[in-house]
Amino acid sequence: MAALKHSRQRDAIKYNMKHRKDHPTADMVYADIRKEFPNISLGTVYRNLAVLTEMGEIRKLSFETGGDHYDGNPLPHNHFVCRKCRRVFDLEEDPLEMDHLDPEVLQNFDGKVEECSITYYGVCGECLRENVV
Amino acid sequence: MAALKHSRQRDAIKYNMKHRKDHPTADMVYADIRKEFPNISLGTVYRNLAVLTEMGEIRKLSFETGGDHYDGNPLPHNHFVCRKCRRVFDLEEDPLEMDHLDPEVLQNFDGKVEECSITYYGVCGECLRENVV
DNA sequence: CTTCAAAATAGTAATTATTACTATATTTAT
DNA sequence: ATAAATATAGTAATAATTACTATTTTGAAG
Repeated sequence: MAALKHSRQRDAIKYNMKHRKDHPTADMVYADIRKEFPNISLGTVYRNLAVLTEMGEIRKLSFETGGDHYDGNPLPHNHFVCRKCRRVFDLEEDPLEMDHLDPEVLQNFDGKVEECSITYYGVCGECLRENVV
Repeated sequence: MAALKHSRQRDAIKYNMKHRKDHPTADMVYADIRKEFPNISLGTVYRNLAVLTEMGEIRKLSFETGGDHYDGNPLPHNHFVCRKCRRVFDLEEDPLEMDHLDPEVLQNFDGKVEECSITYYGVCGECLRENVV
């Protein structure tokens, strides 16, 4: 089953994801990686983001913002989504631990709950200041 | 600014959304509404789901499941996403109230936090039983 | 160090989800 | 009943993502 081989492209994508604090979409990563690999294809970026997600190295995030975002930190944690600029930020807050959740709710739920996270919505500081409306 | 006029199609879409407990995608609503309006167009469904969302009658939800989902309950509340069948369920749990959140975290955050919700991930009861793997 | 099969890539085409466009039909205030 | 505004069906276009394919890269074994 798919013995993974190295590739300079995948290494660069992983390095990029691990060394940035934002939550880029695939084409934001593409734009960055092109500086080093000018003719990398967007499909390669998508494929490797999927591979890295599958490996648990990064995490894929979806919000009501159009395309998917990727997060260099694969551990469950909480996010803030700006409804103006649509950027995603980490919130400096301890992630919700499963055992902090209401055990009665979880026990009553018909299914296996594996993890959870909080998403905050609002307007980020930059947009608050720029958009004086 | 766009004085809203009635339309049988929008009424039907709203009624459908208000009388179902699941969290359908646009084409699931489309499939339902076609029974009553056999040649309604998918664009009309999308447009009216957007209008109803804009009006605050329903809510749009996004997860790592492909297309967007819509929720007949516009109030913030928590969801469970099944990673097998990709369906979205309500969790019978009080929504997180903003004033229950760590005030220090919120005060340190540079931006205006307006609302939040918890998303749970796992496998729903039906998939647990069907998929004996 | 060569060989070679497996895996990865670039480039392109295809698919899916969603939005935009347009001519016609519906709605509603007058 | 009329007419302007809005909505619709049907279609075309766009955006995001995935699939396909011929070629290149990788890495294990000789």
